[in-house]
This record gives sequence, structure tokens and C-alpha cells, in this order.
Amino acid sequence: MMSSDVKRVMLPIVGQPSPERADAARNRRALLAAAQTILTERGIDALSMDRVAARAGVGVGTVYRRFGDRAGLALALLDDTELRFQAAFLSGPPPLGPGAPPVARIRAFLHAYVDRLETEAELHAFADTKSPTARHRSGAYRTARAHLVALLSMADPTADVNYLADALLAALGAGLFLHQRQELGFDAARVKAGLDHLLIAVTEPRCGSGLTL
Amino acid sequence: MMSSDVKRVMLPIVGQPSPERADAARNRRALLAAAQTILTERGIDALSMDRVAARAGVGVGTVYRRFGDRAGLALALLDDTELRFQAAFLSGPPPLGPGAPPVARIRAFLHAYVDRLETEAELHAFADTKSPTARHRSGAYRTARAHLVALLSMADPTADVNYLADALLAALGAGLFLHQRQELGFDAARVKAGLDHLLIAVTEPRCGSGLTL
DNA sequence: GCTTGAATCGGAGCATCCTCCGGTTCCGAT
DNA sequence: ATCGGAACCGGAGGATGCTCCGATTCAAGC
Repeated sequence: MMSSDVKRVMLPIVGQPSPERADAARNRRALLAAAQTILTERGIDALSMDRVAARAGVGVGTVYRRFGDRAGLALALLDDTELRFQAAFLSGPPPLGPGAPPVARIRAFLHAYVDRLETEAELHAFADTKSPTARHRSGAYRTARAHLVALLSMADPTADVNYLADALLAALGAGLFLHQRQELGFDAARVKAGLDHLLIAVTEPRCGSGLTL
Repeated sequence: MMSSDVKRVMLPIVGQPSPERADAARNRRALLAAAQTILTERGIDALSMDRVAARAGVGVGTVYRRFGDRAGLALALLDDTELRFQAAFLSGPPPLGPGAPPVARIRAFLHAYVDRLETEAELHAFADTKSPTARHRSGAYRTARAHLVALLSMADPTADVNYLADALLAALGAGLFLHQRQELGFDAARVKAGLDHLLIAVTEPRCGSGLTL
């Protein structure tokens, strides 16, 4: 009864109270692998929850416990690049990371986001299909938004940076990007140039009256 | 037999080759009325195709023939206000209609759009849930876009107006608006002020170098 | 009226998203 | 080794979007 004290210290590493059971981790890996396979083999239209479950050899309920819903599965598939992206703009080398002037960092952020959309737009769009506000509630969106708010407030403390951050991110919507690439025939450079134009306009100090409406 | 000549003149009004069969028109009205009733009585979450069909006393197939899909039903419900809106900015009194300077017309357009979202945002969002690019393919979007492109090119012929029109409309997305109103606690005035800021920035002539990136 | 071709109707049926809950598996503690 | 409870598994099943096609209804021409 005295040795129990020692054993109870069985440290829970650091984060979650229960890290994850072995079978659960195995299933999660199998599900992500199955989803990736279906994605590359048959395209995003074939990426249904039932199919992913069948391909991974588990029940449908397991998919939903792991990922919550279809959007959660898509976000999990994007998790690797998302984490790398966040690391890059939070603590990577400039101009994306700290060290460059705010406007240059925002510009690097926008361009890097476009580069992500170039290969992941369909998956981003898929993640947004569940609800029209799903995108804005995701952790990825909140992080990006907070980053832009911080940089914008350095660049122009007089502006409504909370509004502007959402406006810039709206211009980076996956649906809009697909429309620009497929319907309008824009290339990535044109999208980036448009974003540059927006960014300059928004962060450049007013010169005229500023109230010429 | 000679009266047949008179009968054959049964003019098809003007537009469609076959105006619409009587039963079809009756069903369309019944379906729209049923949808409107469900919408006001039980909210948008209860607006399913099956329920609309049952409420109108017709089969589900009829709903799909009339409206194509869920987005089509939503657009049909918005058709009245959409037509009024288009009439207002295409041929109504200034500043929304012709007669005012381009930037003032754009500003009036943005404000009027916000006013629509104030009462119709959920329906707009519902119409967008089918596909991420559904919004951009709709006739309403194309009309609004063309209008903005025309006005923007008058205000600033040197800009990429095709990009800017979409960027402004992205800031008017229903999902973003709901997020701003519900999650962020913005009121309509703040959204309009943010749009004004964007508009001024985008249309105001450059004063600095213009390439300070 | 009646005929007749064509447009429309309607609901069975399929695919998908998601929920629910009884049975099973894991893993720390003894 | 084993035990017990917490966590997990899985598939039946409800709800919904959408499709398909035989039965029905409309309306133009006689």
C-alpha cells in the first residue's frame, strides 16, 4: 500500500489526461491512410465516410468518434501542412516568420496561403461544406485570424483590424480560389497580385481626404 | 374551323416557348408557399425537400423538377428580393442606380447588400451549402459581379477590377456575415463601416510609391 | 367531346451523413 | 496472471438529398 505512491506518479506526459489507447491510435492511422488513398485514387468526390471506414476495415462509428464529422476528417488530412504552416508564420524565418516588417509578413502569409490552396483547395472546400460558418469556427482559421489581427494592428493601429483580418481571409476562401482558377482562368500569380493590391490599399496611409464618399 | 385561326394566336406572352402548364404553375406556387411557411414556422433547419413536398401535397420528384436542388429552392425563395435588388441597382434612383459617381454607387450597393443579408443571410448560406462554388455560378452572383466590374473600372481603370469585384463580394459572403454578427458581435453598421474602409482603400488613388512591399 | 403526344406527377429506391448503444477490447492495478 | 472499469468498436437504423421511370394529367387539334 506504500508502493502505490510511487506508481501513481505514472506521469501523463504533459497534455491530454489520457494520451490515446493503442487500438484507437492504430485505427486513426489506418483511417487517415485509407482516406489519403481514396483521395489520390478516386478523387474527392469518392471520399465518403462509409468508404473510408470500409477501406480501413473499421466500422463507420469509429470514423465519427475519431473525426467528429466530414469536416473533421478533412481537417485531419490537412493537419500536417497546417502545423507546418503555423510553425512557419509563428516562429519560422522571415519574411513569413518574426523579424520582417508587419506588411511584409502579411504579404508572405497571403502568398504562402495561396501556395497551400494551389494543392489543397479541394480539401479546404470539402471541409467547409458542412456548414457555411464551419471555416470560421475551426482552430486553423482562428489562428490565422489572430496572426493577421496582430500584424495589421502594427501596420495600421487606426483601422478596424478585426474586420480587415476576416476580409483578407475571405479573399482566401477555397471556393473563391477554385472559382478564380477554374472558371475565371486566373493563375496563382494573378491571385497573389490581387491580394498584394488589396494589402497595399488597406495598409497604405490615407493620403486624400479619407472621407470622399 | 375558321375560329381556329383566332385560337392559334393564343400568344405565348413573350419569353419561354411553352409558358408553363397550369398544374406545374400551381405546384410551383404551392411549393414556394409551403417552403415559406416551414421557414417562418420552424426555421431553416426544418427546410428539407421532403417536408416541403409533403406540406405542399406533392411528390418529392416534383420539387426537384421545379427547383433542381436545395440551392435552387433557396434561390427561388430569394427571387423576389433579388429581382427588386437588381432593378434598384441597374435602373433605380441614385445613388444605388445610375446617376451617382461610381464609388458612391458601389458604396450604396455594398450597404444595400448588407441590408439584404440582415434578413436573408441564413437563406443565402443555405443556398451555398450544396457546393463551395455554387454561389459563384449563380446568376445573381454573376449579375452583381458584372455590376461591380463596370463601376470599379470607371473608378480605377488601372486596377485588376476582375479580381477586386470578387474580393468585395467575398467580404459579403453569407457565412462570413453570420460569423460577424453571431460570433464576433458586430452590428450591421460596423460591417458597413468595414466595407467603406475597404472600398475607400481600393478606389482611392495611390499616393505613396505604390510598391512599398 | 375525343384523341393523342408530351409534359408532368409521384413515390420507391439509392447514397450519404450521422447517431445510438450493446458487446468488446485494452490497460493499469492488484 | 488476472481482474474490473473505462474507453472503444461496429453496424443497424433514422434522416435527408437526389434519381429514375411508369402512371397520370394536360391541352391543342380535330
